[in-house]
Parts: sequence; structure tokens; C-alpha cells
Amino acid sequence: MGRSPCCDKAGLKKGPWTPEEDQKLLAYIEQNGHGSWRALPAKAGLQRCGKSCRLRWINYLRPDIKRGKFSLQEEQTIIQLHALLGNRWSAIATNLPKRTDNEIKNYWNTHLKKRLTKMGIDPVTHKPKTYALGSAIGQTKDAANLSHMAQWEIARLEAEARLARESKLVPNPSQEQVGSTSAPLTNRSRAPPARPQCLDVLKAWQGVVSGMFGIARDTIESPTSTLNFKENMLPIPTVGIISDNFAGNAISTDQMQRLKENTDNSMAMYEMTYSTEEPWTAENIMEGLSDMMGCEPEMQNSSVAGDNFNANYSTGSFEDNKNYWNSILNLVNASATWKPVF
DNA sequence: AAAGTTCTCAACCGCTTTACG
DNA sequence: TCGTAAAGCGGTTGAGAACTT
Repeated sequence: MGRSPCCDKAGLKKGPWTPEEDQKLLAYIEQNGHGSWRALPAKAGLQRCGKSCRLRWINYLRPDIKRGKFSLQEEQTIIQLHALLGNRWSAIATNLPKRTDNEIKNYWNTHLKKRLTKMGIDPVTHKPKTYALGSAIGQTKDAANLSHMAQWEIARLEAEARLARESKLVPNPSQEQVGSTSAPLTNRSRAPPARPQCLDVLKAWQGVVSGMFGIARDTIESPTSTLNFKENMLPIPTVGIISDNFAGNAISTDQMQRLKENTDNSMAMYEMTYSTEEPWTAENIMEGLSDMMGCEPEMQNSSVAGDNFNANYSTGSFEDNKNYWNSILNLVNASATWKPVF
């Protein structure tokens, strides 16, 4: 067997924390900081092991924790990050401000995993079950590109997660918040970005889509298509607008105008995503984008998109990709009344 | 109303990684 | 470079709540 549990050593208390214990721990940390976790219980007058105290603080008592129901945006972020990172809960948590890895892990296991399964999506691969089967036979070039990009993103996220941890050890309240992800890592370790870093992942995903559209844009004109890729692909400036305004801020009218002018598809996305009482915010748009990326239940289940998804994405030709994205965009346009089921 | 079942999530366990002498 | 302690992390458990029969 492995080492014995730390709490068995001195008959320390286990199980649920009482309000008195919480109060003691909270008071001690507020006054002295946690310092060495192993030494903390004795100093704070707690009959607990340091590990238990640390966990209680991190997962429950820390003042910067947001508790309660996960928002739709958070759910989508978790799903998308999980698709990229797998069960790396701490890395996922660094992209969800105020949520703990434990909470995210629990929420995934009790809610999101089940929902994906119900929708016919493999929660491990994040692909429709039949597609997952097909991809075992042969991956497409684009899927390979996607995978390649995902690997880069994973490496970057892990680095950021590490740096975030480091920055917590040396808090610097006066630090300037940096938005650019292209800043050198060494700089970011001093000034970690404040905006949700999930944006970078979403951008990466969108980049893949844009890249695929880009190929089609230059070479494909489909006479049978109801959509024109030249006009309907999301332009790169859109990404910039979304990036710069992600953290809950409304997009300016000026920027919105540019967005509308640049892409007909934005309108379909807006209609699909939110009702009129909702302002144009980056969240709204990102939801639309993530829906387009395949998070939308109807798309996964519908005979149109589902079949095309399975049939087209697992083959590699240009025409197939075009059809695949056409089917998605058609569905996006067709599902203007779709509301999240989450 | 009671019993049984399912769900939720805080907390634990033990392995891995990191820091440090 | 190595050994040890501490911290971090992800998988798992189990008590209590919620739901169903």
C-alpha cells in the first residue's frame, strides 16, 4: 500500500467542516496568511491535517470564489476547454475566474457529461458517437490540423496555468493587466491577463474554422449552395472585436456596425443566440460561434447536420468540407429560434 | 407517509510535481 | 544529483438531499 493518510497520524478530525472550524481557519488565514499548510492547523487551533485545511480554504472559504449555478457561458467554456484539455481541471479552472477545479470537475461529472452523452456526443472525444467511430478509420487533413492546433493550445494553456499559480504565490496588486496573449510568457508571469483566457482557446477554435473557410473562400464557389463562403465567413476583424470586448462588455455601436457590415452570418448568429432584450455583447456572439463549432444540441442530433457531420467531416475532400460547413451554416440559419437547453 | 433510489458535491486518498537543502 | 517535504492534482467516496414509487 501507499503511504498512510495524513489525517490518521494523530487522530485528527475528518469529514464535514463545522461553522466553528471554518471560522477559525478563516480568521487565522485572514490575519496571518496560510504559510505552511502543515503547520497551520496547530497554529489555528484546528484538529485537522494541513491538507484538509488547504482544501477547505481553496474549495470553499476563499473569498474570491463564486458559488452557485454555472452560467451558460461557463458551461460552454467548460465543454470547449474540456475538448481541448481533457480532465485537466486545474487548467480549465484557470480559465473560469472564481470557479475551483473541484467545482468544475463535479459539475462536469454530474451535469455536462450526462448531457453530452444524451445528445449522442462522446464526452471523452467530444465527437458524435458515430463520428468518433469513423475518425478511427482515418483522420482528415483538417482534423489533423485541428488536433495540431489543439496541442499547441494545450501546451500554452498549461504554461499559463502554471504561471497563474506562480503569480498567486507572489501577489502584486498593482500589476497592470495584460490582454495580449502574444506577450512573452516571462512578462505574463508578472502580469497575468485578467480577462478570461478561455477567449484564447475560443479564438483558436475559431481560427481553425476561419482557416477552413479561408481555403474554401479562395477556391470554392458552390452554385448549389445557399450560402456564399466569401460573404458568410467570419472575417478576422470580427475576432478582434470579440477578443477586445469579451469580458462582459458591450460592443460599441461603431464596432457593431463594422461587424454587421462584415458578415451576414453575424445576423443569423445573433438571431439564433439571443432575443432582442439582450444587448450585443461578446458573450452573445461567442455563444453563436461556439454553437457553430458543434456545441448545439439540435445540430448534433438533427438528421441533416448529424448525417452530414458524420459523413462529411470524416472524409477529406474540399467539397466535403464545403458541404459540411454548408450544412452547419444552413442549420444555423434555420435554427433562428433555437434556445439553449442547458 | 415510508421506503427505496438517484443525485449532488464536499471531502478524502494517493500519486505526481515542485521546491529546497 | 539526490532525497525529502510540501503542494498540487485528479479520481473516488459517502453523507445528505431530492426525487420516485
